[in-house]
Amino acid sequence: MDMSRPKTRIQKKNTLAILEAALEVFSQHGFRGTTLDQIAQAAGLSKPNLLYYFPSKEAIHTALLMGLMDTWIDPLKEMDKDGNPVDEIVAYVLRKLEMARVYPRESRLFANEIVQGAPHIADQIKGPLRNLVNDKAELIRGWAGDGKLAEIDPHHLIFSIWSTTQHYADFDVQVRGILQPERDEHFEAASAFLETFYRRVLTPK
Amino acid sequence: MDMSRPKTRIQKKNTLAILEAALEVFSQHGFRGTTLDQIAQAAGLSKPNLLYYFPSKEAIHTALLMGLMDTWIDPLKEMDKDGNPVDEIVAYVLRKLEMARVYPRESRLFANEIVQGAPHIADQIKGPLRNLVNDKAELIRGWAGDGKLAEIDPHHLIFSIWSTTQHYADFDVQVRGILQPERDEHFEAASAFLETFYRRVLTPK
DNA sequence: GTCTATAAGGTGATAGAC
DNA sequence: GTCTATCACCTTATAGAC
Repeated sequence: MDMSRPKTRIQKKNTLAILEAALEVFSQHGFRGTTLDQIAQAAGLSKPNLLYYFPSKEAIHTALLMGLMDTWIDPLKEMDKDGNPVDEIVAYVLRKLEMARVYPRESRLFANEIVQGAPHIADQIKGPLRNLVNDKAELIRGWAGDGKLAEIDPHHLIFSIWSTTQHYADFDVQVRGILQPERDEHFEAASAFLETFYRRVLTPK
Repeated sequence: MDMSRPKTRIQKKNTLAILEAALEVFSQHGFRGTTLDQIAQAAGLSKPNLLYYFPSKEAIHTALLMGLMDTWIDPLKEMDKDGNPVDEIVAYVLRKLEMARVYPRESRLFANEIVQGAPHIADQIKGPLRNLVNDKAELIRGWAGDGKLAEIDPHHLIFSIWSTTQHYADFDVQVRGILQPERDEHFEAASAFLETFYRRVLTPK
């Protein structure tokens, strides 16, 4: 029988606790700024025990990034070629903003990684992500060609959607420092803003 | 005579070399990911010599951030109330994109700082930056009220400009990983894209 | 002003008892 | 599976010669 992944209940529970704790700490302090002590404490385990479940600090970090990668790009996959073009893209914008609201730690984890040169996920970017974006870009180009969408560069449109939505998670302190009111009010206002914004840009004349 | 800031020629030269080296390293690896050895080597000095000019690693980092803060928000200051509203804002977008192209290290330095909670510049954000943004938001609100600009939330408009332009510096590896061609071609394409994009959003019906 | 040497403390990872 | 103890290394910062 395969002993390489025994996975008792307690192992599953601890593995999940470690990943949850690591997400919390890595997303706040980056890879180098995070210590195993911090993760261990947040997970309620001792440091050696942590390293019983993962062979190294880097292994925890990589497991996190890889495990979240799919979740992170799922909203783009859902863009439907059979839907109304403007509505499909606006819905994507709102899904992405919702991700930033509900999963700000995940957003910051990726932000930290990419700002510092994406050392661990360069292959994912140049492979699967690139292919997905190219597919959707082709779809958008087709919509624009059919006159169902304003003429627009699809790749840079997607970049603009990523940046405007993730901004509310990644630069949260700055947004709050300037706007002052409570957190979720920003997201309500951002939601209304971005919907109007993209509808105006995308609706053909 | 004041000995607190002697500033011989050699001191000025070395201080500048340190700040230049620190910008290079901090912007790539973040505060905790950077070592004094790396900065010293990049600056062509020994590590103790580094600490002869600055009392600590943190002092170098803070000096960098503070020294660049003004440069970083200057483009917004130049937005002119007497100009044509749409042109003024589009010109601001292009100035900001140009900053990202020419000063990507500065952009990433601030990105690292803010993603991790802006521990060193929270006061600058809540003070001078907030005031400047509020002033310009008032200006934009006035333009929209006069019908010279489409109705739009000024604060979120400014956030969208920051995020879409800085994206090309901060997430450069991702942009390049997806688009492939050479660096400056991205900026040319981004420039054309963002100009059309914002003109479409801002022009009143 | 600049260097070598080193102190002082933190950090990732391992050993080995239980 | 989990713990205590500890190693080996790295990193910031200082001491003191030149």
